[in-house]
Amino acid sequence: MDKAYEPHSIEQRWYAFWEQNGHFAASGEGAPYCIMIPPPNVTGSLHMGHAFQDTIMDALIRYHRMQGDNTLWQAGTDHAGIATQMVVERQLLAEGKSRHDLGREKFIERVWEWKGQSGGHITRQLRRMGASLDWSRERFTMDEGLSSAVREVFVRLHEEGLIYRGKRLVNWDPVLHTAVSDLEVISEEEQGYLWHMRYPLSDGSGHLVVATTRPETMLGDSAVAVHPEDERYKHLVGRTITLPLVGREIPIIADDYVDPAFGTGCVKITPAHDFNDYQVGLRHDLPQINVFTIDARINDEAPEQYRGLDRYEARDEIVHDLKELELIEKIEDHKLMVPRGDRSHSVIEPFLTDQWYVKVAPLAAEAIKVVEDGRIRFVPDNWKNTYFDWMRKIEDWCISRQIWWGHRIPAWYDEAGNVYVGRDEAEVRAKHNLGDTPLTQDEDVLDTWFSSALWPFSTLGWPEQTPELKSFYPTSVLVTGFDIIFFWVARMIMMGLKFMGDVPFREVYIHGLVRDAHGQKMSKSKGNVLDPIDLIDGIDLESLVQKRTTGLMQPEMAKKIEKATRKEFPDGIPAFGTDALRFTFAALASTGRDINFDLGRIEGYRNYCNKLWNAARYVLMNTEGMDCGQGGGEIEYSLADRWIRSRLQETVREVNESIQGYRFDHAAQAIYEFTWSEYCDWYLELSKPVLTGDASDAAKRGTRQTLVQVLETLLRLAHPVMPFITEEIWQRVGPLAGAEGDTLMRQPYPQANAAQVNSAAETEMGWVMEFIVGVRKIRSGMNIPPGKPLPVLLENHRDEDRERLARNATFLERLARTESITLLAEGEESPESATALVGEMRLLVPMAGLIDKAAELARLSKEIDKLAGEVERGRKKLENENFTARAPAEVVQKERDKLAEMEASLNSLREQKGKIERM
RNA sequence: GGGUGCUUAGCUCAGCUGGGAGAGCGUCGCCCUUACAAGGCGAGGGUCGGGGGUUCAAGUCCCUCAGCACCCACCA
Repeated sequence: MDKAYEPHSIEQRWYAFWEQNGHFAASGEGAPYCIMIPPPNVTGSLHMGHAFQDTIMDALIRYHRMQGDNTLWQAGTDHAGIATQMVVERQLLAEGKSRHDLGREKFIERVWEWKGQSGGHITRQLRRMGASLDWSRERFTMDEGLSSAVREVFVRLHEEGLIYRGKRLVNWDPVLHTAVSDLEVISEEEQGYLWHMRYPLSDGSGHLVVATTRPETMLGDSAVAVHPEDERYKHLVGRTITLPLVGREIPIIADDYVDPAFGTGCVKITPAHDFNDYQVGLRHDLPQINVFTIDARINDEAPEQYRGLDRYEARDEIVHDLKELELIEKIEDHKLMVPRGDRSHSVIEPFLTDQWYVKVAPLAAEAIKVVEDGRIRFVPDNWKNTYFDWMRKIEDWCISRQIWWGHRIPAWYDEAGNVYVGRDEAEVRAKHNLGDTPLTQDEDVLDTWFSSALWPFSTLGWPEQTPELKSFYPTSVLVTGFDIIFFWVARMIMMGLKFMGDVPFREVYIHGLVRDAHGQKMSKSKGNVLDPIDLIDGIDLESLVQKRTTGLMQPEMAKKIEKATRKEFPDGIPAFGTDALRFTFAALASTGRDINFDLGRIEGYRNYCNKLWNAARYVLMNTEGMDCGQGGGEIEYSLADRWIRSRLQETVREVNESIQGYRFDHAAQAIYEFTWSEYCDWYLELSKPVLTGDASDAAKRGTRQTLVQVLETLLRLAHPVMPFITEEIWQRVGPLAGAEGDTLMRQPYPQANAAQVNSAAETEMGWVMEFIVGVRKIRSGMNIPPGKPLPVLLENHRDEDRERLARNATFLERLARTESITLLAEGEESPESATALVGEMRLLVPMAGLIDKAAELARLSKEIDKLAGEVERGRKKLENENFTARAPAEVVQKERDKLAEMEASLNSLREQKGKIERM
């Protein structure tokens, strides 16, 4: 093995090996365990959120696979309608063309081309992450099978009346020229104005003042509303005003919707351009007057002078014209929520169009029930409240999009405009006896999330009743971010229940967002994005700056971003390797919280990989080609052997428990702690005196066997989190430990074995450690070089201490670097010494020539003060009768034991201090 | 306007059903001891956001205030 850990040289080799040997496929044996990958955009690339999420899923999948479950991680990608179409349109724009120049068919061809060209990118990146997805089953939301599932669901829902077409007010994106769902609209507070406009009464007897944030919509006003109880206006209800600039006579109506306290208490009602007004309009049977084109320009319904103007130009004109007519009473500053499209970021316009809808209420009712009764469990649990809140007030889902890339709606129209829904045109003709009547298919496509909602069963072959569907549905757990609970999770639950009659997954693990080191959201515009692949492979500063400053929406930010980047990464980013990255994600993955990704953390875990690597080198150095007890032969285990085996069991138990509870941070912590602080810091050191000393063959065999077996178990234990380094090492360590098979990823996952827990060994080892640490502290406190052997005297020892000393002398001599260890008889004079306690035994290092008396006194005083404080606290507690009477007996007893122990130590230290002072 | 989460060492965070404040990184000191300087050994550092309550006992439970973050919502 190389002296230093080089992730680059091992990772891709092992991935290829696993994939080529079919190790990612479900075994077909054992209890089914299945995770559906949230399909990434087919033409996208991997970001930190993916990397985090995929690490968690892969850890779960590898864990269950090793547990012997029939494990499937379903691979696939999403066509991402609007997002992908936008990318291709941007490419066309660069060629000076629009999609309309190409026409629908050519444009779609072009998107498929782009998919073919870039579609493998993200799946290659997933491979770099070590994700053990079953690629042989990879699906795409627009492949033939999934498309037919989409049509099937559409037709069946339509037959049941759960899909309908209707003219309604929708969220319209005037840049993308498509409707979007409520969820795709992001409202942000922006500074605006409140215009107070005078609307003259038709009879010339005066005017009303209406307040609005959108004066241009007045062209479509069809009423003015006041509150029915509003004394100021009650008498005007039923009369009319004449709409300025337009001349239309419109009624004054009374409606509860109006808040008399806001503005003037009079509201202009524009049913075709405002969601509230739309409802008011329905209640009062008002005309819906649409004054916009699909570009949000003024259409021909409006007076001639405004036609063709953009909505904001029209606003200026109208305000100007009203001012001329002295119809603007005042203009106030006003903060308002502006709705913007999440993709185009353009201001969304409520717009009257024909669209397709899913009637969700009946589906939602079932979907609420399964979470209420625990058939689906959210982790962490509190996310179910978010889910309920949304589901209980859910509105119908607008599923049609006026774009080209996606599943075309399976509906056809005859020349009279009648609509027929069916799986294909032939079916429609046959079913409705249409003969040769010319039919045209609906131009719209479905919302991308419509096909995503079917993902848990469509990927398994539905509507065919496949064996996969039978084995793996319902799937085990869904791992996803909170941001798509509504978009995706809720809809999968509804569709799964509807078409499979069962939940799509039993648990939903919701993870947090990956932020930068300072808790800022990563975004291109902030220039703080980290690319997981750069963390794996490393990137030099110039390339990183280049990457962060090209393609910015606001190029003026480039300077600032460059400066910040140069400051934060003066040497670029070193290559940390996939395992370190994965370990970092696992270690940061505490209960659903956002995680701040700190380079210090990944560096620490890269160091951990190196530590493991070197530990393995040491083990191999001392075991390869040697007798590790594989062939039988007498075996004797040292205290250290028994101790590390015992500690390993505790670690195994903890890791299993943690993974089962989705506490990857605890699992990572336990693995890290065991490897570094126990196996490396203590056990490997303790193995040295056995292996290099004059221990018996049986003892050497015992230690070699323990070195190898514990390491092999540790590799299996850590494999789900760090698959590459563990596989690389296991290939050499596995055989020494008697393991069979060509890969670690198919080995059994360690299970805790209570029989190997050895509390006697742990206690005695505790004594040994106390002894060694005691000497080290004296050494460090007195500035004695680590290499200098020290004489040690022991005072106030009991039988047990003497026995332990005899059994473990070689360990103590080596690790404490003693020159000699001498037992002092009771009452025997001891020289001036520095002291440490091992239980009640005093460990003395004579000062002669070594130790500064003042320093030792200071050291003792400090320790005495600390201990005295604790003793005082313990005493007070025990003197409190309320405590002794009311606290559980065991707690009180524990407190008493503790106090006694501390008092003994305190006395011992004081005695020693006195002795030194007297000398 | 509703709702959720967070506030613990200089930084990033653990701390499960209430019973002796922890880790990593950073800092300081001593060491190139033949697995590892991406390392070893040791040290320092916190009135657990403020206030109140329950309890023998509160970082942990309850109330309240403050700050931060996010989600939802039709006040023109």
